[in-house]
Order: sequence, then C-alpha cells, then structure tokens
Amino acid sequence: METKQSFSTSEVAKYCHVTADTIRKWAEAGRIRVFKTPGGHRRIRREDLLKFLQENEIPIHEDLGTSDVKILIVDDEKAVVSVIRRFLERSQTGFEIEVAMDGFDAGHLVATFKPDIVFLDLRLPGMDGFEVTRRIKSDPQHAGTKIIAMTGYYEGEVAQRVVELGALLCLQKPFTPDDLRRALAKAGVEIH
Amino acid sequence: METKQSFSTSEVAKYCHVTADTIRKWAEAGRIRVFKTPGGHRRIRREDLLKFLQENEIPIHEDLGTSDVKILIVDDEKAVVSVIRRFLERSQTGFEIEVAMDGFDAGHLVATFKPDIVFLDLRLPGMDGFEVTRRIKSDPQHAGTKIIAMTGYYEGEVAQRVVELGALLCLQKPFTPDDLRRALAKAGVEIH
DNA sequence: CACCAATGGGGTAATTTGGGTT
DNA sequence: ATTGTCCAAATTACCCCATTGG
Repeated sequence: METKQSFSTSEVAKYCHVTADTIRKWAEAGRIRVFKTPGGHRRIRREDLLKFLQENEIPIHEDLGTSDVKILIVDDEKAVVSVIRRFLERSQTGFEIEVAMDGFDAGHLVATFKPDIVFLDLRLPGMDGFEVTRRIKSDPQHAGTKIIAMTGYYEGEVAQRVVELGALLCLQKPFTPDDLRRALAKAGVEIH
Repeated sequence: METKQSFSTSEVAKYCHVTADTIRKWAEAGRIRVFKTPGGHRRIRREDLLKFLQENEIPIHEDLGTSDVKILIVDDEKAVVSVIRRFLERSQTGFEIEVAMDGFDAGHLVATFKPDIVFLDLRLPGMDGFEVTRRIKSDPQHAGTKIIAMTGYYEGEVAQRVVELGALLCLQKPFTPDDLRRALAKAGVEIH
C-alpha cells in the first residue's frame, strides 16, 4: 500500500493531539499550510504536516514515516565506513544507514534517502566536500540536515572553513568511538 | 513512455486527494469536465484535470507537470555545455535544461529533476560514467531515461561497453549539430 | 473466451464546515 | 490567547454488485 499523500483535519488533529476544530483555526490563521477540495474540505499534504510538526516540536507518530534516525556515510574508504557503521549498529538507537562511495551516489542519496545526518569525507575524489556542504545547507529541502565533515589531514583552517559553510564540525581521521559519540551528540543523537 | 492523455476517476481521485466516488459526484454536478467511454466509464483529459486543479488551487503533483522534454547535461567543460544548450534552445521544441558539473550534482539532479534525456560525459573526474549509466538504467525509477554518452577519445570498445550498459549511443567529441540531431532523434526527439 | 481488477449506480453512513459560544 | 464544544447543512466516504476494460 502506498503511503498517504494528504490528510483531513481530523487526521491531522490526532497527530497534533488537538481537536479538528483547532486545526481549522490554525489553518485560518495560516499557521499550517492547507488547500481545499472544491467542496471546501481542507486537506493537508504529508510534507506540510511533517514540517509543521517539526517546527512545533510535536513528536511524530511512527506511521508518518520512520522515526529512525537516517544516516548517510559518504566515504570511499571501506575501513572508515565499517568503523562508523559498526559503531552505529552496536548502539541501542534505531538507525537507518546508507553509504555513498562517490559523488553521484552522494547526490542521489541526499535527494532520495533524505538523511538526518551526513558523515562527509571532504577528500572524495572528484567531489568538492566544501561545495557539497554549501549546496546541502543552502537547499531549503535539506537545511536541517546535520553534516559531520571528515578529513584525513586535520588543519584548523579546513575545519573552520567547512563549519562556516554549515557543517556541524570536522572530524580528524582516525577518530575514536568517543569522537563519534561526541559528534553524534552535537547532532542531537545521544548514545550511551 | 508517452505521457498520459486521460485519466480514470480513481486516478484523478488521487491527484485531488478524495475518493473516486467524489470525482463521480463532481462530474455529475458538472464541476469537472469528463467524457465517457461507450461502456459508461468516465475519462478526464489531462488538460481538463490541470485546469480543474489550477482553478481550485489544488497542488499539482509533479508527474502531471511539464510535458516539456527535460534534458540534463553532465559535463564539466563549459564549451561543451554551451554547444548543446545553444543547439537545444535554438530549436522549436520546448526543453527544460539543467546542467551538472560534477558527480554530486549529477546524482542530485537525476533524482530531483528526473530528466528524460541525459547527456553524460564519461570522463568526468571522480565519476565513473559506466557505473553511473548502469545505476541509472537499473533503477526502475529511471529505467526509461535515455542516456547519450559522450567521450573525448573515441574507442569502439568504450562505445560498445557503455551501450551494453544501457546508453542509447556514444558521441565522440567534438560533435556537429547533425550528430546532436541524430542522437536526439534516436532518443525520440525530432528537431527540424 | 475467460479472467480480474477497476468502474458505475444508488443508497447510506461518517466527516467536515462555518459560525457562534464557553 | 488558545483550545474545546455545539449544531444544521453540505460534502465526502463507504458498501454492494452488476458491468466494463484491458
């Protein structure tokens, strides 16, 4: 079965933990985006609902989409990918993990997988990590995406530059599990 | 695949975010223009559906959008991009054109722009054109995408290999307007 | 010719709206 | 200031099953 594309006021009401009338008021006040059927019934697109829930920090019910944290690892070194993947899989939290080994994959997965967090190797051949960071963060669709940059040879300047472009921080390889834990904590994911 | 010219009530229902029964009522009330098959089944022309959606300010799903041919040019040589773009823009046909200068862009635009035709430079640094061809053609979502490969140094073997992976053909640079015309014809776009 | 998912017709149930009020 | 409640009218959804489309 295909996922619902839109919802009525009462459906939205359940997700927002209020009554349908309140959703009506919110719609009239322009607080949540809606459109109407020719008969005047309101419909809220899934996309707009998710945005509304996020903005208002209302917990998202699981049947509105995965509550798992989606993580994209962009690196062509299998060893690095393994380290991160194993660290994530060992933890309690539910993660969805995807890996991109080149620029094409990275671009494709950012668009389709819509990760919450991206581990981004800045030295992937043929892909400018700084430019990719800038593009992701300047795209409204992905502005909320947390980028954890990674680089082999740490230079303060590099870290500073990529952070200025919107990355959360810059990890120097090789990193320890504790480094990962701290980075994820900064991205809003606590692992114990 | 050619774009659909007409839709059944249940298809229209999805685009309008209501059930098929409601479409039936709307049709009976003359709110949306329909015609019937000899057997009595309703059909709505694409044109009438778009008009209806616009009049009622119902967001139009992307696969109802442009009937323009969407073309993605993947190349980091501005001269090549210019040549193709100018050739396309000079023609009568309605084209939407996007350009990707690296692998990330290419992957992102394949996913979001959903081009009908891709001009793909096989020698883009850091991006394996063969692999990209294989990925695009093996993804059900983009299986219908026509790929026109491009390479600087023509070798029969390269052309054959990329065609085996699903490319329509392989253009050798530099190419003439006639080469472009022939390639587009093979992709189903006639230019006079 | 036979199949089966999709559609139509007609009747009924459930939901939604809008406005006014608590 | 925000949210919950009430009501009649309108709108939309559901159900059954003979018919149609591919």
